[in-house]
Amino acid sequence: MNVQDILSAQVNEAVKNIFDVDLETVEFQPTRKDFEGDITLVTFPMLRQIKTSPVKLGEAIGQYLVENNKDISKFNVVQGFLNIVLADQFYLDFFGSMKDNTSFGKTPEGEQSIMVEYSSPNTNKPLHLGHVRNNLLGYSVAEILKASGKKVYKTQIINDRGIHICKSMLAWQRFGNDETPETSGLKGDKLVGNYYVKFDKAYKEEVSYLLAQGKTEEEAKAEAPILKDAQEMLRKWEAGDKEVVELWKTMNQWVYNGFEETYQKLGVDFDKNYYESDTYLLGKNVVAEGLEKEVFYRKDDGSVWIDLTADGLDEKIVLRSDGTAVYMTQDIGTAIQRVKDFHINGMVYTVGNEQDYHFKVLFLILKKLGYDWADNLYHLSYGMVDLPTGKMKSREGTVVDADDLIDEMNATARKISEELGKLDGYSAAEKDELYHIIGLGALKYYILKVDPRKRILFNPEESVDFQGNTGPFIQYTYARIQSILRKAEFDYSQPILAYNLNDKEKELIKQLQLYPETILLAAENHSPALIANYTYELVKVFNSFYQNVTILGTEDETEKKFRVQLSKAVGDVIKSSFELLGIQVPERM
RNA sequence: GGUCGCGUAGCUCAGUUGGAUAGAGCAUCUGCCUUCUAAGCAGACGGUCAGAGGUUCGAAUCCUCUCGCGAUCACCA
Repeated sequence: MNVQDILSAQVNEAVKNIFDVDLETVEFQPTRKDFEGDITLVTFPMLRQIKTSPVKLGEAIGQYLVENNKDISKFNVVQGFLNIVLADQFYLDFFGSMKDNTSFGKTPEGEQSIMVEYSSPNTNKPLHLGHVRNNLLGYSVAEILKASGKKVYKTQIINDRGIHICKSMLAWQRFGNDETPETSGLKGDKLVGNYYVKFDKAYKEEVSYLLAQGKTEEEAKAEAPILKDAQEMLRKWEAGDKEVVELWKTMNQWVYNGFEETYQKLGVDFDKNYYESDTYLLGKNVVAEGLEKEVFYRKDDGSVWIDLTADGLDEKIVLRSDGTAVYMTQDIGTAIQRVKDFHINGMVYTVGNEQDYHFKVLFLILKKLGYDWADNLYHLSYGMVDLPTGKMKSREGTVVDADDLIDEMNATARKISEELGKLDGYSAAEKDELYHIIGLGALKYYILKVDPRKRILFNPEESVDFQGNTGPFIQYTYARIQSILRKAEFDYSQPILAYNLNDKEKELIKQLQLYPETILLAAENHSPALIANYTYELVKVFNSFYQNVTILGTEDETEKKFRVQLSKAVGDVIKSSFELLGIQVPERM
């Protein structure tokens, strides 16, 4: 039971005793900085039930609380706000209970299990900044859900089939001269991506040739021979043509190797990969079931639809007239398959907001089909990452490549670190590792601190900041704390039972208290941004403490021990919260 | 056109049960390295919370309308 619940009960009691009224609501909020107090009772809403002035009511309740609760040392009333001051002992007790708790803030794993899907790339081109946002969000939300007591499985569905990969394959056959990642020294995904661009170039040339021949644009685009060949290749693939399937396997493997390298650099991972080549036929039997249950209906041409106009949506196709599956069919089938595979009660889909409509429809269909877990599906919908020049487009080469971006961040971290020159005694390898931690920390924090729903405008010219509300700022604070702990060569483990807290210390403990509820809130909202902002607040308060209060230099032994303990606890929470964001923290920087 | 999302300081963003004088960082300007790491601290400057109505003791927050930006409404995925 937290303070608020206890106080709430006591306020009810007070009002019952003094005014003989049963309160409907008791509202608290943190006390504003300009007033003395820790927690504030808002008395306005009570005035509906109690006919008196807000000030008199506040005074009466305050008086009662001070007399009946040992944790409350004093109070003051400003207008309708009863500011309550909690005793130092209350904070010391809390601090004593959390300081050595290595899983402070986290909820033990319970019954609920959930699958988080993220990344889900196509295999015809390398990962770019948009995927980076997706990966960071998905990974972090998975970690946050774990910390809130869920069993979590991370997955990606790899879009390994379709016309797009055939385009790369065809271009490689035509123009590749048997180039491989080994012979070219190129990362596999980059190599395959190059051929996707080459296909597009050749295709455009053919289209303009056909246009010059007098074809309409529509005709030219549909009739370009190279496109026809790619479509033919897809047909062969679907028919299981040996040669095509071999090439497909080879080139996809190059891409997977390349992706794996990028994932490793990014520090994300998956418990299970689903491949579209395995799942694209799933869902057709569900369509048959849905037809029986009359959730779906068949049109004259044989195509199958669902009518969602009563739900404010449109009619949506779930099976083509030729009996083949569409995107929706596949997603229905895959969802059901995953529940079978992992016995999960819910799923989170990390997919851009351009697919809001698709997921709204998908979830609704699954609900109409009668799956009880359909209520626990969540589309983690995030805004696009745009460049100052507009949208990123792979085919036009206006993308920020994930690998390049990571390298640039590392280089910036290196440059700043070298200028500051604080790393005496570190080997070259240790330094490189540190630059990666800092560079990636800057990038991850930059992306995760903003509300997922918002679009991000990324300007490659202006590099990501390393000062202020940034990853490195928080990492730096962590490193400072570790430096103090290294220097504190005495036993500071004994709990401090009595101590007079100063303002900075008290503020720090208050901020530590917020960590558990912040995790729960972040999990509920699927928002790493809440964790990022919480950590930033904590770090700001600590830096103010650090700069204004002597820690190791103080004479008083109790004071010294307490301050070291407090610093350590803050460091532990920084590390813990940054783990939820997938960001590492350095011992020095 | 229908639907969904967004609009807060010059820029990037917080502001989640409606609460007190709307907060940070960057940028600009002042101070602070002889004491635990200055990627820091202390401070100044900066606001029509897109606009207009409404609900309420009280609205950046809830409702309605308007404007702006984006997405989406494919037998593509």
